[in-house]
Order: sequence, then structure tokens, then C-alpha cells
Amino acid sequence: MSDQVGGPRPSGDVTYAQAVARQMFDRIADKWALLVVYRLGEGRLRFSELHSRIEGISHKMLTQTLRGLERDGVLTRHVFPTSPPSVEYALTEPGRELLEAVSVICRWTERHLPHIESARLGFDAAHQPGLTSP
Amino acid sequence: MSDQVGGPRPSGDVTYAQAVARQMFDRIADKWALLVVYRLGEGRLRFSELHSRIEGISHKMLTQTLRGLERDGVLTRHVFPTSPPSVEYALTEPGRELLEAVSVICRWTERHLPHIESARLGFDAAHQPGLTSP
DNA sequence: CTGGATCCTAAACGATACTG
DNA sequence: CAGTATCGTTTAGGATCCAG
Repeated sequence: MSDQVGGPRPSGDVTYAQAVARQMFDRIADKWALLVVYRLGEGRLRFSELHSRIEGISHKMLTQTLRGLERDGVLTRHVFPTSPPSVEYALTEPGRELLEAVSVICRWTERHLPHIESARLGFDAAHQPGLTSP
Repeated sequence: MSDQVGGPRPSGDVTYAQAVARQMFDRIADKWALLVVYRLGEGRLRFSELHSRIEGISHKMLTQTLRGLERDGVLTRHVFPTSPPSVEYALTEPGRELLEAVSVICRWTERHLPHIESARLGFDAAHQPGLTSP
């Protein structure tokens, strides 16, 4: 567990709120976390279901991400004591609200894909003057 | 220059759009990028101004982040040919819209700080019963 | 089926020094 | 002041093995 643990915790300070906000920025700024939240928008999913739906995520990363999100109360973990143990994850109410925020990002991306593309082309062309095209 | 460059680019595919979206997730999932966009919400800022306002960011990271955001057309870079060269960065129109999305995340964080705190306390207590200090 | 622990490599990052 | 390049360190993350 190399996760950042709160450590010393001053009382309700502005500085403290800022620090926590910074920590949350760290958590939000995690593409896997964003994708997990996004996928769980469809409803509760098992570990393996998440693993198969999120292309490219490793076993370890998924576990790690889920642990972090659970710790922050974004999702809940429900263990079914079946013979092959199965675990279901679901968004909490705050998690669902976070999903809305993530959706805003997604919509922004979709809306501006053409702009981004052309911007990248222009930028690359301007910064690689003598590069021939492959 | 170890930044991720587009690389091979298939034609206008659904898969391609998905890939670009994934790339954007990568960019969005960058706390420094988020903070830069957030700061530029106040208006155009110089390099040194950004550097002093974003606590903890290194010279290199700020440059790198600004380059990436400029490449994606999120912000513009304006160089003033003064004797000590000064450069101003400002959000583009898509950048301002991205700021709105980022603000949604921020508001979510503020609104759920108490929930997050208590969730973390509960989680840590449940997962570190008799742990003094690592 | 989950998930924890371990090893080990590739990548990110900070510090530093150097241009315009 | 703003930016690039190089270097050395740290760390994140993938592969693998083991346990409940």
C-alpha cells in the first residue's frame, strides 16, 4: 500500500480543505478511476466484469483503483459468500454524482474531438518542420 | 521529448474516435493539467505567474503540461518579443468549456468533503485495526 | 473468482546546466 | 524570463505466484 494516508489532520481549516481537495484532484486525475466510475454508471458489476470491460487495465491496477475509490466512499464493495467468491461493486450516491461530473468531461471530449485533432495536426506540423510523412 | 506523440493514425473510424477519447482521458487525468486550466480561469497568465500559483509544480512539469495543453488546443501561447521575453497563456474557447467541466469536479469535491473524510476514516479503521505506524 | 505480496523493468519526475 | 536537454533517482505498474 503506497497510497497516501492522511497523516496529521488539523481542524476544519481552509488549508486543510485545500489539501484534501488536492488529494481528490490526485484521485480524480486517474484515468482508470474515471473509467471505473464510468462503467459502474451502467449498474453494479463484478470484478471480472469490470476487468473485461475496461480494455487495457491490469489485474493489479483494477484492484488498486477499486480500493482507492472504496476508501473515498465513491463505491461500495459487496462480497457474496458463494463457493467461488464473487464481489459486486456499485456506485454510492456521491459516486453517482461524480459520474455526472465525469460525463461532463466525456461530453466535452466528444464535442471537441475535431478541434483537438486539427489542433494536434497544426501543432505537430509547426513543431516538426522537416519531417516527412510515413 | 518523451511525450506521447500520436503515432499511426487510421482513417475516421469509430475505433479511432475511441482511441482519441482514450488519449483525452489520459490528458484530463493529469492533476497538473487540471490545475493549469483551473488557474487560467482567472484570465491570461505568464509562465512565472502560473509557476508561483501552482504549488509544488516543477519548472519541467509546467513546461511539459503547457506544451500538451497547447497541442490539444486547450490554451494559446502568446510570446511578447520584449527584452526579457515574456509569454502569456490563455484558455481558448474549448479550454473555457473544459474549465466548466473541471469546475464541476471541484464543486463535487467541495460538496462531498465530509463524506470522503468519514469514508476514509472508516475504511482505514477497518483495514488497520491495530497498526501503530509503518 | 478475488485479491494480496513480491520482483523487476520502463517510465516519470526533479535537479541542474545551458541557450535566446 | 522562458524553454530545452541531459542525467540520476524514484516510482509506478505489469507479470507472476500464492491464498481464501
